[in-house]
Amino acid sequence: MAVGKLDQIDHKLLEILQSNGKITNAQLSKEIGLSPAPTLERVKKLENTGIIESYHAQIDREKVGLGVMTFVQVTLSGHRKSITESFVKTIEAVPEIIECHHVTGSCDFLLKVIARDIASYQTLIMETINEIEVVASTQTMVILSTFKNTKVLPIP
Amino acid sequence: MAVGKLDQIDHKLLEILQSNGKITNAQLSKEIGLSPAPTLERVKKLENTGIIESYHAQIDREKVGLGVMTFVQVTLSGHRKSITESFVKTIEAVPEIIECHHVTGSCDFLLKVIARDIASYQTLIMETINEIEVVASTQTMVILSTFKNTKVLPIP
DNA sequence: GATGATTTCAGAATTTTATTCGGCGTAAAG
DNA sequence: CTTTACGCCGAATAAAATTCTGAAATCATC
Repeated sequence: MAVGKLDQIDHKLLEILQSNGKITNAQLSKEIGLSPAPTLERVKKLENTGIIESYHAQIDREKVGLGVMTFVQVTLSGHRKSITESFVKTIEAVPEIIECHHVTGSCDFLLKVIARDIASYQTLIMETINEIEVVASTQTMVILSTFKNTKVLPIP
Repeated sequence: MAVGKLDQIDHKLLEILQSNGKITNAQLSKEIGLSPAPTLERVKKLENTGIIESYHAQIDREKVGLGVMTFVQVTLSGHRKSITESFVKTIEAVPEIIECHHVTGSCDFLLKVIARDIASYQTLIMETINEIEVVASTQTMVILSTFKNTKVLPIP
C-alpha cells in the first residue's frame, strides 16, 4: 500500500496521539495550529490508511495484581516450518504471554510474560511453556525494574 | 494507595479499554450491561486511582519507515549504583530506545530499540549505545517477525 | 430479621465534543 | 490566464460526554 507522504503536521499528530490517545480533537487542533475540521480529517486519514492501527488503555500492572514480568528466551528443538508453526499456535492461546517475537541470535523466540507472582510464574513456565513439545529449552530474565517504556516511536 | 477491589464489571471494563481505548461510553455501557452514567463513573474511578494510567495510539511501524526493531542485551562494566544511574540517564535521552528494563540473568539490561533500517541501527548501536562509557558489551537480537503483541493484560 | 447508612444504579437535562457542509484561498497543471 | 485539485476555515448539525435527581440495592449494626 502506497502511503502518501506525511508532512510535519502529520508527524506532530502522530507524536501527540501516541502519547495521549484521548486528547480531544479541539485541543489537538490547537496544538498543531489548525482548526478542528482539517485536524479531524487528517486523523481519520491516518486511521483509514492504517498508519494509526488502534488505541489502547494502559493499565498499572502492579495495581491489578500482576507483580511479575519477564522475558523468556526460547530455543526450539528444530527449525522446520512445522515446528515454528506449532509453537506459535500454542503461544497464541496463552494470555500471560503478551509478546512473542521470532529473533536472531542465541535463541529462537523471545517472549514477554506476565504473572501474578513468582509462584504463578513458575507454574506457567514449567507446566505450560516448557511442556510445549517443540520447546527444547527456556531461559528467563526477570524484570527487576523498568526505566523506560515509551509508547512514542520517533518517526524519521 | 489502597485500591478498592475490582469486581467483574471492572475487569470487563479494563479488558475492553485495553483492546479498544477509543470506544464510546455509550457502547461501553452496552457491552457491560449498565447505563452510561455508572459506566462513566467507573471508568473515571479507574483513571483517578491510577489503575488506568493512560491512553495511547498505536502506529504501524513499517508504514512510518521504521523497518527494524531489536532487543539489545547490555552488560555494564560494574554494578555500583552510580554506574547503573549513569547508564539509565543516558538511555533516557535516546528516542530510538523505547524500552529499558533492568533484568536478572546473563546480562544487566534489556533494551527494545527501533531504527529505520539496518544501517541506521548499526550507527545507533555503534555510535550511541556502545559509546556509553559504562557499557561493557552489547548483544543484539534482531526481530524477524512478531507473532503476538497484545496490549491486553489478563487480570487475575 | 429490621433499620439506617452507604453505595450503585437509571433516566433525563445540560454541556461539551465530534462531525458535516459550503465556500474561500492557494498552488500546480493545462 | 484559466482550470482543477487540494487543504483550509467557520458555522451548523449531530452525537457524545457529563451532571443531576431520585430510586433501588447492599451492607453493617442492632
